[in-house]
Amino acid sequence: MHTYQEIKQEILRRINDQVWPVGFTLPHEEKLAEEFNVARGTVRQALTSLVDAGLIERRKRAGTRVVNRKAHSSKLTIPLVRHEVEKSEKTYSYRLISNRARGVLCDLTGFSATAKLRHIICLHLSDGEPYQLEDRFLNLDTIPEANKETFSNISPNEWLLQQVPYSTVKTTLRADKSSEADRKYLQLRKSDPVFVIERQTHLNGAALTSVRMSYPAHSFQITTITE
Amino acid sequence: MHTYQEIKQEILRRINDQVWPVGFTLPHEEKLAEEFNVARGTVRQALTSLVDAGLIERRKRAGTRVVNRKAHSSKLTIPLVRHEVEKSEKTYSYRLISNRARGVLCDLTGFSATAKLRHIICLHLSDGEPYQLEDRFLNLDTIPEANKETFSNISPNEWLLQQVPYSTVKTTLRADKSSEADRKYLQLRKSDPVFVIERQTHLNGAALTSVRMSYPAHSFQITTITE
DNA sequence: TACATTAATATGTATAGACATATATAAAAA
DNA sequence: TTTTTATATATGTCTATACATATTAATGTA
Repeated sequence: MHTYQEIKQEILRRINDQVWPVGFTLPHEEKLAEEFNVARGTVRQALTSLVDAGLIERRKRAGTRVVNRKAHSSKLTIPLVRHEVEKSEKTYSYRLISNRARGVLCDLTGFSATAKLRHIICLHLSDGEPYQLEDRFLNLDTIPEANKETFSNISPNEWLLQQVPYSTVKTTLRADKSSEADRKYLQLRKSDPVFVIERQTHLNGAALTSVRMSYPAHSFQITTITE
Repeated sequence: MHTYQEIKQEILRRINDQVWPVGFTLPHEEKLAEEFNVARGTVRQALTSLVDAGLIERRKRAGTRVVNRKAHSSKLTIPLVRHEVEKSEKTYSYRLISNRARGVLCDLTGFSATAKLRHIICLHLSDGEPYQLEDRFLNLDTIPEANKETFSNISPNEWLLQQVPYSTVKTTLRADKSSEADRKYLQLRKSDPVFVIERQTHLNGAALTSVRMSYPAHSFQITTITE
């Protein structure tokens, strides 16, 4: 037993083999350091990464306990549409449908009542087939540069990631019946459902953008693997 | 400037305000330690947590650079159905629909060809309304205890979380048209779509269980917030 | 010129010790 | 008894130092 990685693996093994069952309080750091014959800091490095993984929890004076994993959690990554398409060796293309200035329509977007907006609808295609419909509002108060961009060659999604930093993101995943626009641009029948990702992005409390991205259900899914 | 938390916040600010734009190589640890007047270890603690957050990346000799966030990523947590229901102050109930021994049906479940399985279908309800349909296979080679459990009072989902440790989880999220079983048990019309979560769980390489959980699209969504 | 070798450098890992902080438990006071 | 106060303890943070390791950049060689 030497490196913190090996110590981490050994602790993981003991949890998985239920040598240390759920609720069990582990020996404290000094004790573990002694057992593995390393410094306290090395044990801490192993334990800290197990906290991040959600396998144990620690409280001062109370010690370290094996957690009852009441929920599965994993890292969800939603890649840029273009990369998604190119990864499956298809040809990506993009089409702007509309780009209009707007006042605030309603309260659903999370913008203030006075905000000036730009409303953009566009389509992402894979080998010429409709792949994702993007319906986006941009807050011109926080992103005035957006007024100079036509978005005829670059999608607002990609433009934003290049130009605008963000601090917080709220993402919602849903299944839904297809809207009229979905059916028109994604070439769906009324019975075809869509997978919808909605996202609201802020920078230091100020709303930047709100977007609804819809995919034909039959050609889209999200997979995550947690180890 | 003192604690690693404060240092982390300051670095975050510089990235958000584009003082350190995407692609920028940060001063190295010693330099930062000098600037903030702390030890190198303290700077490292701040930087390490920013790596975990996906904002910077580091390579030996090459240094630390601000990452171009090509994708949004966030922590996705799928809670236990019962907790989900109880959180919205509804009454949770559970109904077993079927529980049968089975050989392997087909290759879609990720089990070996020789595995002996138990196939369980059950329904989770919220205030008496169908909420989630659970369709699960349990591998009796790895979870023999499952044969002794009737699952008439506890759902396999909850039983597993209590009894069986796991090491890797593969989760897939999809939108789908409702199947015949979905419509029957979730009381849906043919036009109503479902949100589907599929999950395969392993322990040290051995398959434990494979499950399809379907929700009426109109009453389910997943939201994550990343800061 | 192209390729292999070597050196320099920033991050990664480990050690040892000091002090801070939260909190469970025991002791004292009401 | 209940409540308050004190104390012990395990984790959390910080410092300072040494050496390991990956990788870029410089150097030497065919």
